[in-house]
Amino acid sequence: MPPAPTDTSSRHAQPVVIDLNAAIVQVADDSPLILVVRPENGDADVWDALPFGPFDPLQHRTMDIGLRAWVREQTQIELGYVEQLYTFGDRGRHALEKMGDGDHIVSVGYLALTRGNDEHAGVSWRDWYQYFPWEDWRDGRPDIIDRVILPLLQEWVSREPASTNEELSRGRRRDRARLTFGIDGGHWDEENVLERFELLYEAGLVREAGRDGRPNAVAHERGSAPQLGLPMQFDHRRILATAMSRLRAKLKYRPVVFELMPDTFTLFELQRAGEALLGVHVHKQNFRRLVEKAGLVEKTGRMSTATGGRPAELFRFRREVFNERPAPGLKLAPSRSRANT
Amino acid sequence: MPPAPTDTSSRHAQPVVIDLNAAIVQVADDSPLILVVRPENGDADVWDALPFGPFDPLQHRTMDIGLRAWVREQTQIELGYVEQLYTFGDRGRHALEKMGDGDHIVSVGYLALTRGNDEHAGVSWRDWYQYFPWEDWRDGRPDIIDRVILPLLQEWVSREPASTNEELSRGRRRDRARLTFGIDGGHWDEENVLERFELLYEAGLVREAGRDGRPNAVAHERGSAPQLGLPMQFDHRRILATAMSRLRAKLKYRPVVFELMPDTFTLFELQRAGEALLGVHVHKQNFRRLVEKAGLVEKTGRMSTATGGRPAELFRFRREVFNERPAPGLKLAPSRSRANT
DNA sequence: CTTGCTTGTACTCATTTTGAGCAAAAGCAA
DNA sequence: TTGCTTTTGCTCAAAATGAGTACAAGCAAG
Repeated sequence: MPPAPTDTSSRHAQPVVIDLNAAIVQVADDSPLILVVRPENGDADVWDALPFGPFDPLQHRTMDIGLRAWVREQTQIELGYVEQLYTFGDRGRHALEKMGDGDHIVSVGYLALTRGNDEHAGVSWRDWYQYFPWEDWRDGRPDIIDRVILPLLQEWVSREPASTNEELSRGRRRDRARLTFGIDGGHWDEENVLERFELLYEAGLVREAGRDGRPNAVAHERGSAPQLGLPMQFDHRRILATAMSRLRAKLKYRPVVFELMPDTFTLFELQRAGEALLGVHVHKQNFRRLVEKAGLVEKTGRMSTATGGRPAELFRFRREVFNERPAPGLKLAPSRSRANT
Repeated sequence: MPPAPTDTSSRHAQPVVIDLNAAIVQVADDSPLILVVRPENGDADVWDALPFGPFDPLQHRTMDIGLRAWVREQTQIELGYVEQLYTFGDRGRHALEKMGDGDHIVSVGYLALTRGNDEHAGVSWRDWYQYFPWEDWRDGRPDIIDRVILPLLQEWVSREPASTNEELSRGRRRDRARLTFGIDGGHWDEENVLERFELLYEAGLVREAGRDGRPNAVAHERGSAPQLGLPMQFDHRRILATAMSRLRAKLKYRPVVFELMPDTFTLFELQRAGEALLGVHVHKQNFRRLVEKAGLVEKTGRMSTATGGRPAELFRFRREVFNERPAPGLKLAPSRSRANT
C-alpha cells in the first residue's frame, strides 16, 4: 500500500480534544422541543447548554456511534435519525470565555431526531422558540421583531463604519438586515435561522456576544440589555440555529418529519408538526394533495375522533418510498394569506 | 460566566490530530478539474491523493483560515469559495491501512473553488471524471455502466445474504442499485455521486475497498479486478464524491458557478461550465431564459467572436444579486432529449 | 458576392405545478 | 334539528417548465 505523498513533517501539530454536541429534537403538542442541560440549582446566571460529550476514537469506531453512546448514557434516549452539522475548530470564533493554553477543543455539532421522550435527571425539553422567539411566525409576524429587533438593527445599520476596506460594502449592513429579516420588501425565508442569529450576534444583540470582547454597544448605551431569546452556553445557540436551518431545509426534500411522528397520525397532525418546525402555516388542502400525491403515507383504515369535528383518517408512513425513488420530503410552501389555517 | 453543566470528568479522552483535506475544483475546457498530489516518480502503485495539511489551533483561529494557509503554502493557490463538507473520526470506516495506536486522526473534508490556475510542483489538475467515469452523462449514458458496472452489481445483488437481521432488507441490494444507478425504470439523479460510490465500495468494486479487509469477491473470482475509475489514497475518493455531490446540489440554488468563471463569458460558456459539473446537458434556450430572468448576469456590450458561428454577447456576473434576494442558483434540469445541445 | 454552415437569440406552445378558495361530508352538542 | 367544527374532494387561475420553431449574424468556400 502506498505511503502518504505529501510529507507529513508538520504532523506533530497541536493535539486536540473532540467534543460532540447534539441538538436533539422532538415535537410535542405543536411545539418543537430541544433537549437541554440546565443548572441543577435553578441559578438564573447559568445558561442552558446542549448535551455534549467527548469523542474517544479508542472506544468508538465512528463519531456517530460515540454520540449515540453518551447520549444513551447521559439521558437514556435511544437516538433515531442522526446527522452531522458542522465542525468548529476551537468552537469557532464564538470562543468560550477563557481557557488555558493547554486544552484545545474542536466541537462537532449534530442534529438528532427522536420520538416522544420524557424528561430525565439533569436534562429537560424546551420549546426551541424560547431561544429564537423571532423564528415563530405561526401566529403572524412575531412582534418582538418590530418592537425590539428592527429598532436595534436600525441603530446598528446607522453605525456602519464610514470607510471599510471592501469597496462594495457601503450599505452592507442594511442589505444584510433586509435580506435576513425580510424588512422593507424583503421576503422571510424560514431557512435562514443561522444567518439571522449571526447577524444579531455581530450586531451585539444577543447575550452571548458579550463574552468574546465584542462591544455590546447598543445594550450598554441603554443600560438595560434587551433579552433576545434565552442565551446558551458556549456556542450552543449557534449550533441550535444550524440545526434548525438544516432541519427546516431538509424537511422539504427528505421525509424526515416522520422520524418525529408516532406510528399513526392524521394528516392534520402531520401538518402541524411540519408547521411547528418551519414556524409558518401552510395551506391545508394543498398540503394533503402534496403528501398523498407523493405517496408518502397510506391509510390505516382507522379513524381518529379526537379532532373536535369530523373524524379524520389515520395514516402511517409508507416506508416503501425509500425503495421506490429518491425519497422526497414535504415541499411546504408557506401560505401567504392566513385564511386556511 | 457559567461553568460547564455536564460534568467533564471524562474530558481526558484520547487527544487526536486534525487533518484538513481539500477538494479544490477548477473548470477548464469543459472539464471539471480537481487538484491532486501525485507520486513524484510516476509510480503507478502510488495512488493520487487530495492535498491535505494539519490544523493547528495555536496558529490559526479557525479551520477555514488554516486550510487557506497551507493551501497557499503548498500550492501557491489563493482559494476563493470554501465550504466545509464532513468530518470523519479516524477517517471513518474507510480506515487507512494500518496505523499505530498512537496517532488518531480526525479528518475534515473541504470543498474549494478557484479560477484558472496552473500546475505547480508536486500537484496537478485532473479531470474528476477520471476518478468517476460513470458520472459523466454529457455524451449519453456512459457505457462503462452497462458494460462493467451493471453486470458486477447484478452479481452482488444475487449474492445478497439470505437471512439478514432487518426484516425489510429483502431485496435491499437490488433496490439500492436501482435507486442510485437508475436502472430499470429508475431515474438518474446526478446529485447522488456519494451514494453511488458508497454502493460500489460496499460491493467491493472499487480498489480502495480491498484495503480494509472487505472481501473483494467479484474481483478475485475473475482474477482481474476491473478498474472502476482511478483509486485514491485513504478515503480521498470518498471526499471527492462528497464534494461533487455537494457542488452539484449547490449549483442549483446558489450562484456558485461564477466562482469558477472568468470575469466575462458568453451564456453558452456559462452553460458548458454548469454542464461539466453536473455531467448532463441542459436545454440551451431554457438555460438562458433562466439565467437572464433570475438576473444573475448583465451584458457587457462586448462580443465574443470565438464561437464558430454568430458572435455571442459577453456577460458578467451581477454581484448585486447577493444584496437583492437570497441569491439563487441555476435550477438546471437535465434535458431528456439530446436534441438541443 | 452568394451559398451554406454554424452558433446565438427571440418567441411560441402545451403541460405541469402551484397557490388559493368553494363546498359538501361527517362527527358532536345544544 | 340546528349549529359548530373539522375533514375531505374539487375547481380554477396563474406561474413555471420542457421542448420546439424560426430567424439573425458571423465565417468560409466556391
